[in-house]
This record gives sequence, C-alpha cells and structure tokens, in this order.
Amino acid sequence: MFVRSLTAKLKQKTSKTSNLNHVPFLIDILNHSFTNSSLSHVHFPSDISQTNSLIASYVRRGDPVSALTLFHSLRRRAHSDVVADAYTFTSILRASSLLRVSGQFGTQVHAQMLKTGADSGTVAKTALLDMYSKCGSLDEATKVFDEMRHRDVVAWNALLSCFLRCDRPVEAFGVLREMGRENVELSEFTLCSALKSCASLKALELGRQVHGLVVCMGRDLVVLSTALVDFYTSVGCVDDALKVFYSLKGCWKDDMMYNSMVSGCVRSRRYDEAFRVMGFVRPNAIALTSALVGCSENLDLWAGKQIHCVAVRWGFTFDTQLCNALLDMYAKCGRISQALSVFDGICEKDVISWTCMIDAYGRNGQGREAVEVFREMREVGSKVLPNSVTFLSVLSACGHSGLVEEGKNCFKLLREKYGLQPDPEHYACYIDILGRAGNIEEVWSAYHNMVVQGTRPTAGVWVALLNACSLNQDVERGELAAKHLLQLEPNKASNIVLVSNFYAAIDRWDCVEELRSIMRTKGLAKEAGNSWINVPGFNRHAISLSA
DNA sequence: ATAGGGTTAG
Repeated sequence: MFVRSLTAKLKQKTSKTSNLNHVPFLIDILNHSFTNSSLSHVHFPSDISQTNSLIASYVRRGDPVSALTLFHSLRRRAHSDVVADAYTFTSILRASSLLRVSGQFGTQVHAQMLKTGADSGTVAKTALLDMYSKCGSLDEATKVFDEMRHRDVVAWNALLSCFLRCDRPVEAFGVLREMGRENVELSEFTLCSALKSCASLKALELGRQVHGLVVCMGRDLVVLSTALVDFYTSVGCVDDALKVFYSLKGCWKDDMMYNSMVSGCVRSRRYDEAFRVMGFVRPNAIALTSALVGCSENLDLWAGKQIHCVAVRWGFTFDTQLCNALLDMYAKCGRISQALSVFDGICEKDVISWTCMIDAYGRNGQGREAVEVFREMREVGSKVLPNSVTFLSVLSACGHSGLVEEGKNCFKLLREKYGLQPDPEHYACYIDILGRAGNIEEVWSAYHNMVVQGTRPTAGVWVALLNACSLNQDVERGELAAKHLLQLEPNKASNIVLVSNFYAAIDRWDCVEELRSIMRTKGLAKEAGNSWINVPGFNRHAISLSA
C-alpha cells in the first residue's frame, strides 16, 4: 500500500536530488525488506511526537528499515507541519548504525541536523559521536565531543567506547583519567569500558581496583560480571573469574556470560572447568565452538563426539564456524574420514573450512589429498580465496609428503596468481621442501630471493637452511646458517641440538662434543617430546549437556 | 545517547 508506492517513487527518483539517492544501497535494502516491514499496516501519524515514538519503537524492536522509511517519507512531506526534530534524528542515527550503513548516510543526517539546529543538545551530540564511532571515524567523533558544551557521563562513556572500538586502550585510559579530573560520577557503563581497557592492557592491579568499584555499586549486573570474567581470564586469573561466575546469584546468567566463562577456561587450558560450566548452560553454538577447541588441544575425541551429538540435536550444524571447529577437532584427533564428512556437510565453506581440511590431510601425511582439496578450492564456483595461512598449510603438506613439484607450484601461485607476499614461514617451508629434494642450489637461491624481496630471515628460516645443509653436506654455508641461528636464539636447547646434529652429519665430532658441554654449562636440556593417549575409562570428563 | 562472548598454521 503506502509502502509499496513509496518504493516505486524511490526508484523513479533515483536520479533526482533526494538525499537518500546518494546511497543507492540503502534503497536496495528498503526494496528487499518491504514485504516484511511492519510499516505496511500502519497509517501515518499526524504530529512529530507520535512519529518519533513510532520511529523509536521500530528501532527498539530491531526494525531499522521501517524507521528509515518513515523518516524518509517525513522528509518528502516537508511542506506539511510534521518536521523532524532532535528526537527524530537521534533515533535515525541509531537506526543507521544498526543497518551498518556507511558513514555517508550518517554525515547527511548530520548535515540535516546542522541545518535545522537539531544538533546542539548533549543527547543529539552524543548520538552523533556514537554514529561516527561505529563508522570508524575517530576524528569526527572526537570533534563532536570537543564541541559539546555540557558533557554528562553518557557522553564521556560514548567517547570511552569509541576509543575501545578502535582498539586504542591507552587513549581510553586517558579518557578515564580525564573523567576523574572533571569529577564525573562513574556509571556501570564506565566500569565496563574500564575493565575492557584493563583486559587488553593486561593491567591486573588496576582491574582489581575496578572490581572493587563494581562491588561498591552493590548490584549483581550480568554485563559487568561478564566483563569481569573476561578481564580475569585474559590476565590469566581463571580462578578469580570462576569466583565471579559462581558468586553471581541475584540475576539471570545469559549466553554471553556462559560463553565468556567457557572460552576463558579453554584459553587457559582448564578443560575440566570448561565442561563443568557447560553443564549449566542451554547449548548455544558459540559455547560449543569454544569447547571444541578445548577438545582439539586436549586430543579428547570422546568429549568432542559428545559435543558433535549435541550440535546435531540442537540443529547447530548449519553454523560454519562450529563445523570448522568440529572438523579441526576430528583432524587433530586423527579421524580424517570423520573430518572429511564434516567438511562435505558444510553448506557455506569459508576460507577456514578449506584451510582446516587441507591441514587435516597434510598433518596426516596425505599430501596428495591436501593438494587435491587446494585445487578444488581454486576451481569453478568457489568464491573463497586462499589466504597466507592456506598457503602455509599446503606448503607444509607438500613438505611432509615430499611433493616437490606441487610445493614449487604452490609457492609460485602464492605470489604470481594471488599477489601475496610470502612470509618468512612460507620461505621456511619452501626451503625445507627443496632441501629434502636434494636441490641445495635452489635452496640458496630461494634464500637470496627472500633477502632481495626485503624479507628478514627468522630463526625458523635458519633452521630450515641448516637442515637442508645437513642433508646435502653443504659444510660452509651450513656453518653460516648455524652462526645466524645461534645469534638469534642462543639459549634455545633445540637449536643447539640442531647445530650439533649438523656437525655430526659432516663428521665434526669435536664440535658436537663442544656444543654438548656448552649445553651442560648453560644448564639446558632439550624438552622431552610427548604425546597424548586416551585410556578408556580414564581422562574422561563427565559432561552433562542438557540435551 | 553510552557497556559484555566464538573459529584456522609449523
């Protein structure tokens, strides 16, 4: 009805001077969403306060398209006495952030506000600040803040989260200090941002003080507790996080709270605790994904299978990220055919799905299959581009299986077809492949190429070069590689062992003995290798997921 | 008008 005719008019007027015409994608959004829009049933309010509450309720309900449509029609009927005011614009700014419409639209709204004088109040300016902050325009946001005459705590908080959003925790601390100087009374929003700054700067003592302020607030707030859990786990204090988690009695723990606790436990390798927390939670895709990472790292196939079952039961198998974690879990536990069947079941494979599958084959010694998956990835219809991690997986797979030609081809593709700059890690894998194939001159020409490209060799590159020299009896250049390696990492036991193996390979046992005595005087010992096995009946977590 | 959680490499 009204909405459909508006859509038609929007289309007709694209070439004329309506402000929205500068944002054709917005018109696309409007066109696509009209069928579901609640607006089709609504009559137009006849005064601005009614219009404002209607717009605000659309935004609250998460229907920014209807809000923007109503706003647009308001502007087109500018001859009537219903004119947008500061309240209208603040809702509209929020709606445009929800739609993630680019800064261009927001700037146009800002211009309209300037024209009508609706930009002068603190609330309007805060809404503008927030809009620019969400568009990533840090300069514009701070400019709006500087123009404010009266800054209340909400305005300060908006500035604070602006810096945090741009990953500038040091500046965020500056804002906090300034708030202290200006005697601004901190709110729970402030404390939340403060905790986030402490988490990203790993400022344990400061965070504990903020925790004190949270306690002083005297209310159990789930958002603040989540921030506390996240803070404590990111500084490595899982027990403090668990204390916060379990002591939260007065309010409902939501998914975010559980997810934060589960992933925090997994990050700190506290798998038992992670599963205990999982026992309380109604399964959600994110918590299961975090827990699967724990299973991969712990090689706990049993728990991983349980989580797979829960994911199937709850219909989470359409979640690409969860399936990626599942695929990786099976691969790391050595169940390649299971990994493949998960991979095949992913409807929308992303670059991580492909990389995990390539890596799964590679680490299992099935280089040919890895190369084949890589070829499929680059073929028809696949819109997914390999990234530098993908190439590293392919190169490493070729190295493990001695696929020299495939490795060379892959290294060529990386630069020539995909325009990527090889990292030192790529060179290390490549040098390893060439060295194992016995092409010592190609090894050194790859090294020189790397230097010419301006890539500085890392310890990993010297390790690969040294191995190649040991295998190919390249005495002189091997000593050079050994020298560089020991200069970069003189106290790493495995490096000294490697150098000593090189001398053994070229029959210089006097040097081997000297290196062993150096290790003894430095008190170094090569870390023992280890592997995990699961014995039935042991090592099993009693997870009771409420499935 | 402002706040909290997830996946890939040797």
